[in-house]
Amino acid sequence: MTRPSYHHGDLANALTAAATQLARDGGPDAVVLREAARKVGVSATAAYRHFASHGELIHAVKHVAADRLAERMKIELARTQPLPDPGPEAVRRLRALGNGYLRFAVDEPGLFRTAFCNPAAAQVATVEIMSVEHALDMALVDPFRMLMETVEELARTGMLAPERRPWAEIFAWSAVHGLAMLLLDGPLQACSPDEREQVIARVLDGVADGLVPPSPGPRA
Amino acid sequence: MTRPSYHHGDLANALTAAATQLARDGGPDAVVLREAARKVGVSATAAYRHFASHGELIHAVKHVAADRLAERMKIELARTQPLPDPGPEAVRRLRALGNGYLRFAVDEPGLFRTAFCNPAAAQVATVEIMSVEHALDMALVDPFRMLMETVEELARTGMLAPERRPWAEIFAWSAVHGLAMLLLDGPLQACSPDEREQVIARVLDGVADGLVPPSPGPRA
DNA sequence: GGGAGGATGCTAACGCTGTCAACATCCTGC
DNA sequence: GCAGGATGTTGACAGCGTTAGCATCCTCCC
Repeated sequence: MTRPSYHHGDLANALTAAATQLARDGGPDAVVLREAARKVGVSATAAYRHFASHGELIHAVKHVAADRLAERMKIELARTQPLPDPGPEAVRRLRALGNGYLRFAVDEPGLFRTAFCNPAAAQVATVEIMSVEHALDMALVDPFRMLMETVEELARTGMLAPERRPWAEIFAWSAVHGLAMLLLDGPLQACSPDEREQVIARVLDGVADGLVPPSPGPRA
Repeated sequence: MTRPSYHHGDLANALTAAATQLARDGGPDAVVLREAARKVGVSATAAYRHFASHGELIHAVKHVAADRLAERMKIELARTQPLPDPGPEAVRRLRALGNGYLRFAVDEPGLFRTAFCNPAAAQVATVEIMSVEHALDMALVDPFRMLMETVEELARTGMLAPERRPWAEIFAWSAVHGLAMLLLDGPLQACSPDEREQVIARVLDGVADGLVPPSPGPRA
């Protein structure tokens, strides 16, 4: 990676890309500024012309990771046929989003972990009280919006009863995110692929049942 | 913290305690071996007589954190009155466990994060395929056992239908653990205490509904 | 066209970390 | 009472994030 001129021309992006690769391979802790600079063929301090700190570099990677997560969710959304009835269609979409989320976590554990890491935990001294919307860190705004819209649709079609509406997105997100964590860093690390499929299906069932009361009789 | 004799006498425990305090204040990343040694009043390398590596020190803290989590869950279990009927009693217990789990996460974020961190992510080169039981890392075995027993009880009393039994613990754990993560590192960081109570209650409701189909009619 | 000056890169250095090797001290069992 | 293992110390190394000061290049304005 030798560059012809003294100036790189696109260092910020190149560093972000290199750092993203590091995150892919080893999660957020593997994102080391000097290594990224080395990969790009530039001195470590050159990075400081484009990122104020190590934390900012990680934050850039976090953005990339969150975008890829959103892409994966979109792909899963399009992978199965829409249903004619809006109610079941909303349920299908919710499942698809959860599926995409979990597939991304399993396929790209390093990026997934980075998307949810807390860069500069003690750096930003005084965390201002802000709305949940703003606290979303912007990076994860796309995946969250997709979830919001689907839950909203679920409520609009009547599948999600009004008394269950409050915090319904958070419940769904919690279950799916928690499973991802347990699969990646927790007690489910050593699951066989087969077991993984089962537990993913079970949790998505549980989410659906927690939002849409199951009809009487045995489930499909 | 001056000690009378050349030998400390209980360095391993002292280091673990100091490291635990660091974890309390700043999470797993704040557990730095040299700082723990400094606090105890001992040279950094003395730690290596008791811990093979930084990772092992963190692992010790992880154990402590997991134990405190289990304690908190037990406390919450005893905080409300048992119900006469075994079915509702099992449901009460499940809720209490989730509540304790989440309170601990909120009250001791540093320890909670440490309990679920992945020390020496790349250290243990070849992760042998092992049972879920063994993958549990032992540290978290107590909280998991409590959950298992309660879900088992739920099944025994018939509250949890047989077709919903498989992976039911994991579903419950996922939802609660995911919420903890979202509250600590995720988009719910900036929740007001009031909102936090609401969302905790909602997720516990969702877990219950995902396991025990709600009876028809409006919920309490 | 040719400087002025900002943008971008470099080297050197600081303090911090985990870790190792070699040495010092203490305690315990024969 | 002493040999040897257990435990603690000093010194050093490489790697990290970060800063200061210097070098190079590009752009824009006269």
